[in-house]
Amino acid sequence: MGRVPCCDKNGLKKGPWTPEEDHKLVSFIQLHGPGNWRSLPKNAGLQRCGKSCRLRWTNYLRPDIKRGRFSFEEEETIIQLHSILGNKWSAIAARLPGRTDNEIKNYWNTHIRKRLLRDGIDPVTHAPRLDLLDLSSIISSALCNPSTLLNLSTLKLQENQLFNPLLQNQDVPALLSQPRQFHNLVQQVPACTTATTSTGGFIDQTTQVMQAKVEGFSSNPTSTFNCQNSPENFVPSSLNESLVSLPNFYCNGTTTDPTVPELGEYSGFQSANNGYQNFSIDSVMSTPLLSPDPLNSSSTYLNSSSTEDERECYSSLLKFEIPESLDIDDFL
DNA sequence: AAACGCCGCAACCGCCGAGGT
DNA sequence: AACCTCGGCGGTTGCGGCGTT
Repeated sequence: MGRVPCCDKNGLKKGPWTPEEDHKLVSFIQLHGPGNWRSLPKNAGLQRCGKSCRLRWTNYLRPDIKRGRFSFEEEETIIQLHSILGNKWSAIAARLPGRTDNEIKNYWNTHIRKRLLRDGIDPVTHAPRLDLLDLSSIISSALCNPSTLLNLSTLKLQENQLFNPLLQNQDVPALLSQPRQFHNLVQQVPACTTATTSTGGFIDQTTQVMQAKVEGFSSNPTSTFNCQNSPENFVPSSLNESLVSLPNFYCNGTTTDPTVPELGEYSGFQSANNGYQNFSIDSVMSTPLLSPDPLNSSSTYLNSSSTEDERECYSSLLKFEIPESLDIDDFL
């Protein structure tokens, strides 16, 4: 037996609330308190469904709602909490007195998300967007040139070497307890760029691309790859299939804020001893054309100041390991 | 001044899970 | 176990305001 709808749609009003309706709802709740939303509209003389009444009350009429623009501190808090909680708007709202989950969600989607994208930060992972790490082109290049496949297989990523020493010395929960510091840290992350690759062969391309990424990572305390040596951790069964998308900034299992739930509650967190977060390749693959900063759309990845030694060093840092059992057809 | 498009926000929809009966 | 209510979520829509042409 199917579930009955929350209300009878027939004859019930929809759309914007009138002041009279608001008054009826507020008056009724002031007298009887909220609750039993199903019967409330009938008892209050409203031609609305209970769900609509509940939303109107919780999102607009509740007396403790703070209206108006979000302050800079509130915005920082939202970003910080979102990096911990993900899209758990109600949990975020619970830590922002006077703000509702719907309001925060709208504000996130219309302001913060755009701002983060503009700053070159993936609003899902809170990591710098690695738009330029065009893995699909790298892989397809390798597939078109089987002689390079062997070279690709020798590439490995040693994630902890990519870490900015800044973060290695950071107590992340302590960092998060200082929103401004956290924010400044995030702001240090350079925007990702688009690039053209040279025609000098796959390894040269890869080296350049990877080098640019390393340059980005070198100042990036927030993320790195987690390409561990198993196909399920790195190689998707389909290029369009996302890996685990981790929305969070850090991976420690606890925070200094007792109001913040244990991070282990959220599946996206890594264990504390990893000291790094997973990186969503999906976020990279899905936003290749959204590089927000035209200033960074330089035609090359190569840093003019980098030396051959540095390039060699970077190449050795970036190692992908593709298991022998990998079926190339999976990529096709 | 009118038309148009974009943007922000309130509100809705469909679904799900928790908890109570 | 089945059903029901409620609250929460992500995604989406509709509309008013505003800027541009």
